[in-house]
This record gives sequence, structure tokens and C-alpha cells, in this order.
Amino acid sequence: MSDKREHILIVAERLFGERGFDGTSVRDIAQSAGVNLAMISYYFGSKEKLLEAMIQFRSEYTYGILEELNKDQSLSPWDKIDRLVEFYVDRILNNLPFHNIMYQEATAFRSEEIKEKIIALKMRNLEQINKIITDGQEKKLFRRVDIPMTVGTIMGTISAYTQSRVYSCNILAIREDADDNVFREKLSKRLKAHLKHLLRAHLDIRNDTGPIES
Amino acid sequence: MSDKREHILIVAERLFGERGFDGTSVRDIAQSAGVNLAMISYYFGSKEKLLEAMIQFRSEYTYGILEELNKDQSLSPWDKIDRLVEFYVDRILNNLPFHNIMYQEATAFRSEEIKEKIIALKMRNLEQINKIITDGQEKKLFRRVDIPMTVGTIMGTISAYTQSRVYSCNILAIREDADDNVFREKLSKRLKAHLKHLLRAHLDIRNDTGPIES
DNA sequence: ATTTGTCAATTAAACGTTTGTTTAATTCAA
DNA sequence: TTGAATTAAACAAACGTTTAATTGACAAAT
Repeated sequence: MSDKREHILIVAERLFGERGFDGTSVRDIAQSAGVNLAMISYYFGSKEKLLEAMIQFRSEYTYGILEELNKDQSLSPWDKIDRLVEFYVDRILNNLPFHNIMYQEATAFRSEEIKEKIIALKMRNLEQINKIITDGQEKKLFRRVDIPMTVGTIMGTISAYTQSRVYSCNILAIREDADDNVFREKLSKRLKAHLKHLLRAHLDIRNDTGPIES
Repeated sequence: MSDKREHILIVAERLFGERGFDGTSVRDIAQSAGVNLAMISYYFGSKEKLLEAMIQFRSEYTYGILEELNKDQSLSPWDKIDRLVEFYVDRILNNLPFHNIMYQEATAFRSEEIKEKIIALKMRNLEQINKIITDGQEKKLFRRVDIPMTVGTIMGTISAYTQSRVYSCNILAIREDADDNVFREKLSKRLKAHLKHLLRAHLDIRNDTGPIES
């Protein structure tokens, strides 16, 4: 992929993430990327094809990481859960614009092709996490839980704090105009701790106790 | 509020939820609502003001429910958690378009006024849930957890399954073109069961056990 | 070594739509 | 008869895309 093409993709990713797909014009992208307006059509064919190319680009970039984690025989299921949490929090916080686009696009109408790509991506990830949890169940470490819903909890919790920076800054008790790295660092720590804590209680087979004392 | 004004709001809500704010034109709204194009400006002033009016409308509609739940002395903290889950799942699933708008708008750039309104709404809800959980902690039923993050987990888990119908249908193992009521019913049951299960393990003070057996 | 040919890269300009909003005239009810 | 409700038409601006002309680099031919 040529440097210029990739550069356009990265700029567009940031803009889409900030202002949404419809909220970003081809002219905005061209100007921010420092290229002529016509180059977007020249390289990608259309604005929508650009979005498809972006998803493709990022998918390839991520590919295989979950699979590697799964194959690693030296890690216990509990280790893998911790690694999973760390991986997802880091991955999402370090690619906020792209993640926001995926979130927006999954909801909005848009082309069927794009929707299918996003869903295929989700399904593939779900499959890998499914393996980790069922492995833990077979080893009598995890109790029986609703696995797809648990995945939704992980992703949803992270997303709840990445979609609105102002809200998150309120929760984290930092200034809204705080440095991006400070924001990411604080949110990352908080999310990882909470999710590990949550999943430990949720998955631990020893917590299959009787009814609640109320 | 006049009937026609309200009717426009409801129609716009559905369209915004389906196609996004930018993806819906004023002409789309006018046509779907069966009113003249100029009536939107006449009633609301502008498309953006319409969105503000919509948020106001729905906020008033919800107002007080969480507060009532909180005040109810006859319910134990565990009861309140269950009620909370049921309330939120029902509330969101029965107002999917509006909820999707709130999600989209919180991320996208848009006007500061709208963002502030959404955040104020979130903060108010957080405050109520905070009361429920701290009450449970004082009564030695709940352990110490990260409360804002826990709220994020509840909202995020629900949102993860409301933003993409196709994905959710895959998980629920139903046809994508299934009846809306069937979809809502199935998803509602699944989400409520998972969230109650999850929160029980997460909050129960008896689960403050030692290190994990790995 | 210089010229020529070729094709991709790049440009400014224009295309036809669609956008949100406004205008000015008309309808309608009180 | 007064004022709100409603309408069709028009507005300028912004949109995504296309066009046609120009530039630039590099291989082939002289």
C-alpha cells in the first residue's frame, strides 16, 4: 500500500472517529491529509469504499493476536482472562478513532457490505474468547456463564467509557482538557482493574454459592 | 405540547435511531411524519434544536423512576439491584431508537449544548445507582467495588447488544427478520439473566475470597 | 546523452444532487 | 377579522463525484 494511500486512511480514521462518517466530508479529509480532493476518489473509488478499506486495513493489523493468546499452553485460563482484558483495553484505547467508527457504523444504516464485515470481525473474536472460557470450564476453574453475554460485558464496559471523553473525565476526576496520554493511562488502569475484578467474581467456580442472604 | 409536534419528535426519533442524525434529512422526517418540510423549522427552529427538544422530551419522560426505586424502603439492596437491571433493560429495549441516538451523539462532535445535556442525564442516573450500592455496602451485603465502572458495565453490556441487530440475532439464534417483539423478548430475558447473575457474583460480599486457584 | 513515449499521479474546475433554512402566499379556525 | 397553521417554491451552501488538462518520473528509442 502506498504511503499516501495509508496516510489518507489514518487521517480519515481520526476524522470519522471524531465527527462520524456523515459528519466528515471528503473535502475535510483531503484538506487534513494535504491532498487534492479528487485523490480520494482516485485511490478508493468513493467515500464508502474508503471506509471499507479502512476496516480491512485495521482488521489485518489485528489479525492473529487472539489466536496466539489462545494457543499459548504456558498460560492458565485465569492468566488468559487477565491477558484478554489487558489486550482489549490497550487495543481499544490505543485505537480510539477506529473503535468509535466501528461502534457508530454498527448502529447506523449504511451499506450491507460494511455491516457484514464488522459482524464477521466480531464473530471471529467471540470464537476465540469462547475457546478460552470453555477451556477454563473443562478444567473446573470457571463456572457456567453466558459466554456471548460475557463478551458483550467486556466490550460494552470499555465502550461505555470511550464514547464520551467528557463523561469519562468526570468519572476519572481529571480535567477535560487533560493530556491524551494521561487520560488513556488513567482510564486504562481503572478499566483493567475493574474488569479483572468483575470477571474473577463472575467466572470463579467457587462463587457458585447458594441463594443470596438478603 | 401539541400532538403534531410530538408526532414529529417520535418519527424523527425512529429515523435518527436507524440512520443517525446526519444520515437523516429534514425532508425524510417531514415525509415520514406526513407534514410539510417547513413545519420542522416552524416548530423547532432547526434540525439541531429538534434533537435538543427530543432529548428534553425523553428526559422528562423518565424523570423520577430511579428516585422512586431508591426511596422504596420495602426493598432490600439485592431487590433493588434486580429491579434496576429489569428497569434498564426494559427501558432501553423499549426505546431503542432514542437510546441509539444518545449513544451516537455522545461520541460524535456536535453541539456542546447537546453533549452537556446527555452528560447531565448520565450523571443524575449514576448518582441514584451509587446510592443503591453504597446502601448495600453499609448493610454489609455488598463488597467494595468500583461503582461508576459497575454502572458502565450495566449500560455497556446492554448497549453492546442493542447497537447491532444482526449481530444480536446471531447470538440469540433467531432469524434476522424476526418479529420485533420476539427479538425484544428474547434479548430482554437473556440480558436480565446475565446481568443479575453477573452482579450477584460481583457485589456479593461473600465472594471476597482469597487468591484464585490457578 | 538526449529525445520521445507512456502511464500513473495530481490538479482546478465543474457537475448535478441534496442539504437545512427561509420566504411569501394561502388556508383555516376562532 | 385576526393570527396561527400550512403550503409550494426558492435559496445559498455543501455534498460526493467526474472531467479534462497538466505534471512528473521512468523506460525505450534515437
